[in-house]
Amino acid sequence: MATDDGTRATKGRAPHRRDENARLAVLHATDDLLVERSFNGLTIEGIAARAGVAKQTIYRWWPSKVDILLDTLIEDAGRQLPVPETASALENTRRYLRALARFLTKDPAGMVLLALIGEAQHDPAMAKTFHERYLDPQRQTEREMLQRGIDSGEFSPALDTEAARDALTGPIIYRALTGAKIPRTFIDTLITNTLEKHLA
Amino acid sequence: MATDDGTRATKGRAPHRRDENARLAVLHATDDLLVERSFNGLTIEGIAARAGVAKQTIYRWWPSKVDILLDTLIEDAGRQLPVPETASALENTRRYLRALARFLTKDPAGMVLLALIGEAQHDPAMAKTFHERYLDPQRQTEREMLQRGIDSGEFSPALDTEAARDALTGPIIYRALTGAKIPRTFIDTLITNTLEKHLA
Amino acid sequence: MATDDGTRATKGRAPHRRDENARLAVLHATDDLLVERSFNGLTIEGIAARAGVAKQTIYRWWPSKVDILLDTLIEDAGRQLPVPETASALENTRRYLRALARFLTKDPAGMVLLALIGEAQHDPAMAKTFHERYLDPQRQTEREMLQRGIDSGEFSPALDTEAARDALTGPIIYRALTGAKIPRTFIDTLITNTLEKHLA
Amino acid sequence: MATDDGTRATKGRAPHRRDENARLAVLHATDDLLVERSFNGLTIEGIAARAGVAKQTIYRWWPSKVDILLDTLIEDAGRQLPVPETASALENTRRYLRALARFLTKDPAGMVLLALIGEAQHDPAMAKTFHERYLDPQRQTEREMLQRGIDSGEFSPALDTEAARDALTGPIIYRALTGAKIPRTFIDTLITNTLEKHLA
DNA sequence: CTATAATCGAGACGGTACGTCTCGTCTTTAC
DNA sequence: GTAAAGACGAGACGTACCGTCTCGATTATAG
Repeated sequence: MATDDGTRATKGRAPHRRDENARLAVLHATDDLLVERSFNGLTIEGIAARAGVAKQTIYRWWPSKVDILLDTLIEDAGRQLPVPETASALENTRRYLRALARFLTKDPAGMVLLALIGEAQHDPAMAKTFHERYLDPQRQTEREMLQRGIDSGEFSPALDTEAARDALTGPIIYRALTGAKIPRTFIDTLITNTLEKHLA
Repeated sequence: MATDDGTRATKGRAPHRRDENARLAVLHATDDLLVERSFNGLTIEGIAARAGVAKQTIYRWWPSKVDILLDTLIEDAGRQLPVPETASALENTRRYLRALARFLTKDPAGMVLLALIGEAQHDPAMAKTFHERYLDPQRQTEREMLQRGIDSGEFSPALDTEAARDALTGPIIYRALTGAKIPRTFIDTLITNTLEKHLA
Repeated sequence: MATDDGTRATKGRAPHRRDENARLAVLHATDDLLVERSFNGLTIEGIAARAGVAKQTIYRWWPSKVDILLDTLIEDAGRQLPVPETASALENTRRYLRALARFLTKDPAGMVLLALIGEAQHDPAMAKTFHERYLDPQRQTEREMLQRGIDSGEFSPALDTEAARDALTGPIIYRALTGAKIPRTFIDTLITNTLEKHLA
Repeated sequence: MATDDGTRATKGRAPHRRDENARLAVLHATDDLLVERSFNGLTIEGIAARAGVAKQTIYRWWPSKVDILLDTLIEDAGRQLPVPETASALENTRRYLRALARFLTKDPAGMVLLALIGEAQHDPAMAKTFHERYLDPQRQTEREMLQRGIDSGEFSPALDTEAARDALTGPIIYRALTGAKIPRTFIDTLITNTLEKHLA
């Protein structure tokens, strides 16, 4: 509300260019339909109808339905999945993994992430975009989270952050992909096994 | 019961004569096309054309392309991914995880598994079948591998086989899903971290 | 009745070759289905199912569904549509045309004839067979009916039997084809207009 | 109303823009293919391919191939088969019947009419549409042609126009349906027999 | 009194066309 | 120059029948 964030929020009516209302209607319709009908039931025509928007308006701004989902994911993940920086590295990691588990199993945006991981298996070109726009930056963020622990002396420099990141997030994401529960103790055990020997 | 030769099945009365050549042609064509064109480029019409088979012949025996892939996966995974039983439980596990990594990154059938995990994110009904026909039995097999270590006294009874299985396979599968390398040291570290404290 | 007509009539049980029960079951099933579902709804598979007969058994004896219909038509038309020979040529003609109108509008076999006339418009090869096996002999029979009137002196030798035949049967068949009623007076007027000036 | 240029149609409000080129391409392709391959060899896929049009474009505007043929028939019959009004009623009738015979035996659109009469025998629902859209109006037009002769005093009021129409057109159409020749003398005889006694 | 040969029910098979769905492009009209 | 509307070419979907082809099993004659 306060300082008007870049896009200008179309107060009253759009000035002349891209219709912000249409953009939001598309993103919300996509989210809703993904939850209701799953990825395979999600079609551009369905999104257009639900959003009350012409198909061409979607194609003007997004190359495919995957790109719409990527946009919602990046917006939502940035908001729902920040890396905590307030406590110790160990505790930050624990909090982050718990948030990740919650995000994947409870948040509709988590379903978007799972769907995109799925689609990456089906389309190599899409996989490339997905890596560039989401997976690689996300991985980098997570490695930095661990790296900060090394830098502060909390973790041993011998810790392989790349390997540790996958040892920690891999089981959580795999459980989400297979619809399995992810209890706190499961996360705690992962952290203990992966990080305890590197604690100073 | 007694002399039961190879084919079995047709005891007493012919099950009305499915063409084994057609069945194999479809499975092989599907495998080939998945590698060549990816899951999204895989069509029933394409499979039929490549296999030299009528579309209806496919629909007669498989409800969808996913079911064809499941059949090839189950056949190939059974062959390529046996649980070793010759060495210690620890060593068997190591060998199994290495075979899994190789299967996922090198074997065409590993690509089938990744594609099916992907599709399970897009279609809940398919996910159910996939769990029943592949994931659940596979998970059970893997848990039994660890359980035999407990039974023989090699692992502590405190080992949670369900959690350990996911801590071991989760990172490997996640790396395969994201196209990352899976070096031996990565696997060895997983095993060490997950199992060492439960070694007798 | 008397001297056993060639086929031998399968008393008790077929002697060795063609199964007369199957033949009749096919003919009856075809007739029934034509009435129930119309020509376009008539399929070899449907006939086989209704007759309780294998598809191959039909193909063994008839090249197509049209040939089955031709068989039933020839059998039924011969029975239902004899040329009367008992009265004067004029009266015989009147009776024949009335029987023709009744056959076409009331008898299921009349529907077979209309269907075959229809199919002849759709398939030139079929039209040829149809002419050879039904239309030409039938036309010949009808011309002979008129010719007998000339021979006996009842009609003038100037009567063009070919043209008269079509002037008489054409309107009746056309009305049947268009589902129109064919009252007696319509037939009587046709006869009067076509034949009266050639009456001796 | 005033300056109305060639295309007209879109007055006031666009009827939402059907592609006239596509429409004509379909009608012509259908005509051509009917002549080349007969009704049974005519397929929607074949028409689409020949017309260079997507199958869906055909289905958007026509429910079936029969409806395409009806459209071509109505357009062509209106053009090729006008009721002459310049001479006496008797002469107009003669000219009309000659044009009808020529239309049925020489004009490709005549083949369309024969095919549709044929198809009406195979499909009751189609027969209904065919009557409503072509046969009934056509019959009405032909009766009016005769009625004008009565009105002008050329024909006796006792003339049954319905019966006379069928007595005249029935034999011509029947001959066309059976592939027979239709010489002028045949038509002249029909006219003489049917109408002479009603001439004033 | 076998065997041989043809028929029969059953139904899988390679095909073709069906009518539907959704894609991504395009064109028109209105604001 | 963006937007709603929607026709268009393209092509895969899953279904219905086509006509051909085994596969046992049945059964009357011919050896």
